[in-house]
Amino acid sequence: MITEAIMVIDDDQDLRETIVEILENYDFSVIACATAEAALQAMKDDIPCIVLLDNMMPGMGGMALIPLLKKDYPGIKIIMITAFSTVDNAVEAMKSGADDYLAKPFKRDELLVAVRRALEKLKFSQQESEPCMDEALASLSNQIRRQILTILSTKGEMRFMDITRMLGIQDHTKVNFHLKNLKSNSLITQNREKAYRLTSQGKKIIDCLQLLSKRITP
Amino acid sequence: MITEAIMVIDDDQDLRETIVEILENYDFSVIACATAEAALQAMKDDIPCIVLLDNMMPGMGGMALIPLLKKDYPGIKIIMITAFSTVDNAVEAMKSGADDYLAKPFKRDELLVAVRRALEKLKFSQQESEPCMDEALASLSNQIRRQILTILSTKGEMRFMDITRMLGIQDHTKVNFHLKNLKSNSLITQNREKAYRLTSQGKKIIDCLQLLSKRITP
DNA sequence: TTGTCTTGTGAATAATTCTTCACAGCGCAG
DNA sequence: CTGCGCTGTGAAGAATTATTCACAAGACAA
Repeated sequence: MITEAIMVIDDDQDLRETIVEILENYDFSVIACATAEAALQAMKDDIPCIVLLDNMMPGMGGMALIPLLKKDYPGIKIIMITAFSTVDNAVEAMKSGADDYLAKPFKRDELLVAVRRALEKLKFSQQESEPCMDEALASLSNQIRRQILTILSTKGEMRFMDITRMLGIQDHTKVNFHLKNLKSNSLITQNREKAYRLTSQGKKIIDCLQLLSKRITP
Repeated sequence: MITEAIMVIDDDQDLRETIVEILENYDFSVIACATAEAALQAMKDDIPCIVLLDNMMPGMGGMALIPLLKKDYPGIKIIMITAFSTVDNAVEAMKSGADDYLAKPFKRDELLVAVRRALEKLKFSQQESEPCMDEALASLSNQIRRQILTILSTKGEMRFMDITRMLGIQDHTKVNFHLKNLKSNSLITQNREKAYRLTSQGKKIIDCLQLLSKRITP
């Protein structure tokens, strides 16, 4: 389950607890883990949105954890905590997917700035969580499919070959390919007699499309 | 210049004039030509939306004219007029791009039905004449580009590497590819200091996109 | 001057999308 | 029963789009 929690992964108990305390004082929900292994285990239940991650840890280090996290939880923003003497490691962590880093020792404000920056990035990454939008917009980028939606919007219902003929396309299998796309994206459906019609989602889409067309047509 | 005229191409003067008379009685604007060659010449000035075309004509016949018309004027709807004994030619004409056919001798109503059918198809083909829409929707089908539009909508202006970092993308050339697409489709522009911002068109697009997102998100 | 960062460029490569092909099964009319 | 039209299927091939790579030029600081 994806949560809004911030996960702190650091074997240094003092530092870990300090970070937890600061973040909780600012009303962030915090999960604390002493090892990378414990963190991976905890993520099976609750997936944080931000991970604060120390580089030097026994067992699996922070550097090794980053690719695992990015692979399994691509939405997580990762802030690497690094000692001043290992800044080159921080650069390398950035290259392998960390989103930001904090050099020890850091001030409370630096921590809060980094967290807020990560939250800001998360805000724009929310677009990634809209499979409906992705599919709808991918469907709409094709002209034949837009024409089909328009036809069905006007006519209400229509059968396969009628649509094909109205589109003026000779190769019916081409139309079938596009109808299948629209159907699998739930923009159109068929009744018992196989006539195609718009779904309610399809209707919303074509409405917005026509509104958009009016707005941007010179 | 694209017009709303119907062009009649037939070497048979009686038939040609009959068709012209019928169509003009129904308030259609008609251009009459006796040969394919004359028709091609006339189209340099006024491009009709529908062509009624006889198959058997001296010089270039109807069958040879179809591919030329479809290539140079893809939006034109072509109705092939064919004698009853050459229906197989009509089928072949359909295969090479004619949109409909009329078998001689035809009644006035048959002619009108065919013309209205072609006008109906034209109505749905109007979508083909919206390059702005095509490009905008193609741009929107890509997630990175949508994220860029959202970022600029919120922030107003932003420079290249700031956008790249906010997107959390390491490879700046990838972002450059997408920025170029948005720029060439006039959704974004740059000021003198190279900061990117939305065009007015881009603003309209992102508004509609957010409206659409609200409507179809479950 | 060198090194680094910013902001690109164009081409090769990879991935995705679209079109075409060859076929299939069903229903209906002759 | 055969032939034709309708409505598909899946895979191969073609086209388009996206990503990566190698590089470039300019600006700025040390």
